[in-house]
Amino acid sequence: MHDELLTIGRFARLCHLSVKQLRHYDDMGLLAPVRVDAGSGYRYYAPEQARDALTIALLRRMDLPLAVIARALDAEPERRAGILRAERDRLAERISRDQARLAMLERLAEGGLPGHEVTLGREPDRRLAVVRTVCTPAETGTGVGDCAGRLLAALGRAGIAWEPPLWGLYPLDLDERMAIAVGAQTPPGEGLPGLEFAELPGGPVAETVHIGPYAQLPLAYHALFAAVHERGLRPRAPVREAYLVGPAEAPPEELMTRLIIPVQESPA
Amino acid sequence: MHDELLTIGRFARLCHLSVKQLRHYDDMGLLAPVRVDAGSGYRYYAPEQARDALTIALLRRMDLPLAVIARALDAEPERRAGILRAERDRLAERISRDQARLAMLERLAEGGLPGHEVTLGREPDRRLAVVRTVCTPAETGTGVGDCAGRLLAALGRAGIAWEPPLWGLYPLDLDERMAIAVGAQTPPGEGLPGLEFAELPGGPVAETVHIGPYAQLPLAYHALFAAVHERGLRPRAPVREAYLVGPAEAPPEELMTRLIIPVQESPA
DNA sequence: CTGGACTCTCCCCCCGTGGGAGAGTCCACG
DNA sequence: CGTGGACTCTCCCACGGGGGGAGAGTCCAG
Repeated sequence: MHDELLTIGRFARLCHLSVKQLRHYDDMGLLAPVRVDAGSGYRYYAPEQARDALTIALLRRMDLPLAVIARALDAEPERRAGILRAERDRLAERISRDQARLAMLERLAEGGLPGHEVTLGREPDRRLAVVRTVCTPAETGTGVGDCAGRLLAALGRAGIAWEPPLWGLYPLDLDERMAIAVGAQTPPGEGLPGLEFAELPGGPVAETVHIGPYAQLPLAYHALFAAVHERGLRPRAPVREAYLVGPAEAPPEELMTRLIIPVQESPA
Repeated sequence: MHDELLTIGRFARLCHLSVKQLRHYDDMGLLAPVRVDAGSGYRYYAPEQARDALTIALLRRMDLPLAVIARALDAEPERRAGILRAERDRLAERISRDQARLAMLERLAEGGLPGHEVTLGREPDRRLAVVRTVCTPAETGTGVGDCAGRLLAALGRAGIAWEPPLWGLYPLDLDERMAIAVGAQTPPGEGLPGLEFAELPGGPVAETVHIGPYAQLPLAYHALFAAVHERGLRPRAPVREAYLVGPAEAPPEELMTRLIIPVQESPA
């Protein structure tokens, strides 16, 4: 073999890693030097270790966590490919999240929040046929789509006409287990099998209209909640969304959504 | 005014922040409660503070650092837009970096490293007309393009023909200040004004061919360096790249680059 | 043998947040 | 007027993936 061992500094330059990194990888058991001098504690690496070190450097440059790299190095080639695929998916998801953030930031940077004029008004009592589910904030998109599908299917089966728009009902607090609902107003007096009904009491509300993709709803809610709190009003659940122009009718940029927050009766 | 103050828990639910976060923002001076009870230390927030808290929550959700959020909250609206634009650019850059990583990870996950077969051989002596620069690893792309432009312009001015391919010369260690060079082989005996020459001594080399975008060169280098170290060879600077099919001739997916690492004379 | 380059361990720092311990406070209900 | 439970306080530790530096020890070439 090629027995000449390398000091940590030489090995670090060879593998494009820092001395600190190599020591860290040793401490955590990811890449131990072949020999550690008992007296001085000096670490000595073998040239054959360069392959692993280079692999670590490569995967770190792709931002894989060290724990994942450790698993990938130990695993058989097939399992390794699976691990890499999982990481790829994780990265792809992060990119799409970042792209949504970028779009919001773009909108914020250019001209603030145009169109988010908040108005105070009154809503009438409403009675909606609803379908409910529980989901996390991240799953809201699919959760609502799912509910809407089930609602329309149930209404269709029953042969009942409904009045647009579709409504969404949301809690005030975005917990991990959010109870949400999608509903539609139906002609009065109808009893529908297998459908719940929700009574929405009328009263004073604050509202605004959001135009754009649903991923940018937080911008509109920000303006809405800020206005509510500035007027000393207290929001009350459930928050209501009316899907004036929905995903079936227009591209994401042209979606139109009315956001309504019921507030406490005027505090005199 | 609306004088009723809110405890930290209530305020946290209102603004979609955690109690821990609010305490942290207080400690760091980002958002201090309007009143802190001298005896109990209880924090009390005014409803008017909800706007700032909501803004913080919104910007945090876009991953802005708290320090940046603090500057944005204090700044005038015009400066605020500037800050947001800067963050937008930062995020956009991160996305493009992540996309490059994703492409590499994709290639790694699917079938490992096809085509990176490393061969050992010998290179002849070469004499190149070169243009040099110093750049960071991240700027390599523009640095090389810049050098190539200046090189071709100088050769064109002098009316000298050159033999494809173009060459790139790189140090072994990727420091922050990397001295790189781009060169071309010219007919022998030519003296060119304003151009440096580099003598590339021949000898044993390890080489491979990379097909694909330059962003994925690290994959090929990984295979190359791993093979070199596994054979107990020592790489020597400068590393050479021959741009067989360059960006002017083909789309990124079809770029073809020969990577050559000179190694020490056979270790017996 | 000496000086300079290298290496060792150990500790603190970054960022933003979560978790938990142990103690104190507030408020609504009985 | 208690009391229990929900709330809050401060303080410390943890994460990940290192960087920076102090102070001491080691290696090797001249």
